[in-house]
Amino acid sequence: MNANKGKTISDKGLRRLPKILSYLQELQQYGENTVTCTPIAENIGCDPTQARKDLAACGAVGRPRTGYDITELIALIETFLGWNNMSEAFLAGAGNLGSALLGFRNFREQQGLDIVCAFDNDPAKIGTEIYGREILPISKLSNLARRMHVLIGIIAVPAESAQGAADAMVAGGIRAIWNFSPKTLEVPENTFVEHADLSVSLGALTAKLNLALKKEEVEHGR
Amino acid sequence: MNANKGKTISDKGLRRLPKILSYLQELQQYGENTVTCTPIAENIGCDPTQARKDLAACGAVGRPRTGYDITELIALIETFLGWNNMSEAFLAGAGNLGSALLGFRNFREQQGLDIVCAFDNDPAKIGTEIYGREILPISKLSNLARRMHVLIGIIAVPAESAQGAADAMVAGGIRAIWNFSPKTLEVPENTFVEHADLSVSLGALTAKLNLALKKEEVEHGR
DNA sequence: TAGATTGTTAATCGATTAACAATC
DNA sequence: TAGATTGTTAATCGATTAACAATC
Repeated sequence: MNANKGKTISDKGLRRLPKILSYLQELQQYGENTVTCTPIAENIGCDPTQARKDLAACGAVGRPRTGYDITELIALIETFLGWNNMSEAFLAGAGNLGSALLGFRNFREQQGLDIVCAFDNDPAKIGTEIYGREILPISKLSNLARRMHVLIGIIAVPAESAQGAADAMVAGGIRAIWNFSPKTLEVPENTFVEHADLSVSLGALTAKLNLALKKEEVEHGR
Repeated sequence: MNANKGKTISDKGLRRLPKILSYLQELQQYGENTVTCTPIAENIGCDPTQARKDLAACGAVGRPRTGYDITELIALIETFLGWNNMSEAFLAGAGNLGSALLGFRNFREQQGLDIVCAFDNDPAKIGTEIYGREILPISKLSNLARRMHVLIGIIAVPAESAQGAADAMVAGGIRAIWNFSPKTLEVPENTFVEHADLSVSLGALTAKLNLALKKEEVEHGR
C-alpha cells in the first residue's frame, strides 16, 4: 500500500526535491521521456546516489539502464510535496513582500497554494484590495482560519508584529507557518515553521563574497 | 592582526549568524548590555556550544560568568557578513518580486545592500521608474556592471531567462548572485550563487505538513 | 573563594559518498 | 550477452553535541 515504507528523507533532501522537480519539468518541455540520476545530480549539484535516495523517498522506482519515467517522477514528487491538490493559505502583512506574494500566480499553478485572505493592522490598508483580495484586520484571522479550516499561514509583517501574527495563526488552527520576518517564532510542537527570512539567505551570500574578496586582497599584492 | 585565525564556519553556521544578529538587536533595544550563549541558542534553536563556535568564527571573545558584549558582538557579526559597509547591487527582473525587492528600505539600512540599477527585457517596463530606479534593458547590464564595479547581482526573472541574466552578470564581473528563480545556474568557480528560490522553502514546509497530516490520519481513526 | 560561563578537545551523530550486487 | 544504471549496504566525512579544564 505504501510505496516508500522505511524510506526517510532529511530536511536538506526535502529542499533538493523542488530543484529536481524544476529540472524534470524543463526536461519534459524538451520532450524527454526518461532520465537517469547522473544528469539530475549534475544539474542540482549533488551526488547521483543522493538524488537516487531522494527519489526513492518519494516512492520512485527506476529501471536499470533506462532510469526513471519523467512524468511519473514529476507526479510522485508533487504528491510528496503536497503540491498536487490545492491548499488554502492566509497571509499576514500586506506590505511590499506580502503584496508581491499575493501577485504570484505561480503559487496557485505550480505549488497548489491559494492565498485566500490577506490581513494587516494598518487602518489605511484594511478594506482595500490587492490583486483581488480584500485586506482584513489581523483580529479576524483566528476565527476565519478556524472556520475555513486553513492550515497554512504566511507571515510578512515586521519583526515586532511577527510573534503576534504567529499566535493568531496557531490559535486559528494553522499548522504550517511560512515566516518571512527575521524573528524566530515560538510555536507549539505540532506546528511547522519555515523561516524564509531573506536576510539569512543574503547573509550567507555576502559573507562568502566578503571572505573571498579579503582572501584575494591578501593573495594579490598588498 | 586577524582575530579569528584558524576558526572556520560551515554554510549552516553562516545562516545562523543573521538570526543571532536579529536577536541581539532585539536585546539591545530592551537595554541589555551583555548576553551569554544559552539564551542565544535557545532563541535561534541550536546548541549553546554551536552558538559559541559561530561567534568565535566572527572573532568574538567572551568573558566567563559575564558572556559577550552585545554592541561588540553586533559589530563583529555585521563586519563578518559584510553588512557594515554599503555594497551596490544590480537587479535583473522587475516583476512582482523584483519590484518588492526594490521597495525594501531595509536592505540598505540593515544589510548595507543598495540596489542601484534594475534591468528587464519587457519593452513595456524599460524606461519606467520603480521606487525611483529607472528600468534599463538587460543588454546594458554587463557594461554598466563593469564600469560601476558592481559585484552583487539579484536574479528575479522567470526560469527561462535566468541563465541568460546570470551570464550577463558574470560577463560584467559580478561575483555573487542572489538567485530567486527556480533554475539552478551555471557559473564559473569564483562566482557565488545563493539559490533563494521561494518554492524550495515552501516545498520543505508543505512536505512536512503533508507527512504529518497523513500520519495523523492513520493514527486517529480515519 | 565558589560558581557560572567561556574556549576547546573528544565523542557522537547524521548525512554524504563509495562500493557492489541485482537487473533490465 | 554485455554493460549501464538501479537499489542498498558499508565507509567516510563533517557537523553537532558532550565533556572538561581555564578563567573571570
